[in-house]
Amino acid sequence: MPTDSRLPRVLHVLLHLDQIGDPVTSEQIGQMLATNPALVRRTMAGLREAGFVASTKGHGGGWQLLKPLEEITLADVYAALGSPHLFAVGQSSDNPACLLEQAANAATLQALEAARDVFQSELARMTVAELVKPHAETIKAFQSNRDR
Amino acid sequence: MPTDSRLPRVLHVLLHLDQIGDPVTSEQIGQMLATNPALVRRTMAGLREAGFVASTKGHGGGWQLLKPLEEITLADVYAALGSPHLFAVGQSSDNPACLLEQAANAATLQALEAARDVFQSELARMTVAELVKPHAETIKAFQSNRDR
DNA sequence: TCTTTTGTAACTTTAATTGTCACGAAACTT
DNA sequence: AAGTTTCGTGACAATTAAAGTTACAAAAGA
Repeated sequence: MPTDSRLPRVLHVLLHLDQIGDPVTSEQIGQMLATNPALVRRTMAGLREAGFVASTKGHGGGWQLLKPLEEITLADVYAALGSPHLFAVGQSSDNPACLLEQAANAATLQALEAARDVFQSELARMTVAELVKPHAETIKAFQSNRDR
Repeated sequence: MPTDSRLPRVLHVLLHLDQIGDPVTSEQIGQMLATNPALVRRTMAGLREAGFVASTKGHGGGWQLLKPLEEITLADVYAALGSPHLFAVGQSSDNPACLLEQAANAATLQALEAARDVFQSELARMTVAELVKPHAETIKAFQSNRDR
């Protein structure tokens, strides 16, 4: 299956929405993400349900930020996407009869759960607003260059 | 794609090989894993290259442990499988031009790398021999029941 | 020589996301 | 009121890597 790229994609979109302010159409977002409007709507639906963005129809409509990026953690975004399945690796089978297989599964699961916990807590440590901080200088340089 | 279950599967097999001692054919292992011999051979190939097991052809042949399970960590097994791709989640695209997309990708990657590091270190903390310890009583009870 | 067993190549199946198309519904414009 | 824009959603094909399957050559024991 194609790799699930919804998390970085919607983060990217949220940053643009914040920068633009005005409503942005799914068509425009589709160009940012190099994909088509229908996929954008599907992917953004969770963010709307979570109350992070609003979508309006008709002329001048599109997607808009409802909540400041300072108040949204990456974990919130991941949850809004429905907490997509994180791992390509999993157990051999559920409820195996063989005790040795149970032990092998349990050990695998333990490592996966530890990894998932760290993934989630890493996401929780950062708001979407903070996301650009490590890149702030590069972005500022680019913008002053552009505005010149 | 079907979930990658090679790690728990080969752990399961190593435990059986240790318990049995004699060579076990791919056919027999296939029955343990509810799959077919060709897949067993493909999956076990990495363990052979790593020197953990040996495979012998002809009558009485099959797969045998070469190294004590006390000397093989789960991380060693994972590496012997070729360190399969761990995540179903990934970045939006490699080398995006957009700086905001770069920032979104970097934040995602940071969380994924932290998770991968924990996964690997969890695997490194345990040998295959230790794997059964949490289940030792259940297994002992089953065996004495069986031998009675 | 015959049988067992591995090694490997080639191909199909599987699963979940991405990508695409279509069309109804809502909201703005004139 | 009519027309245009835009979202919402359903349906289906494309993608990708592992699992599953088949076939056969090669090695080794009987």
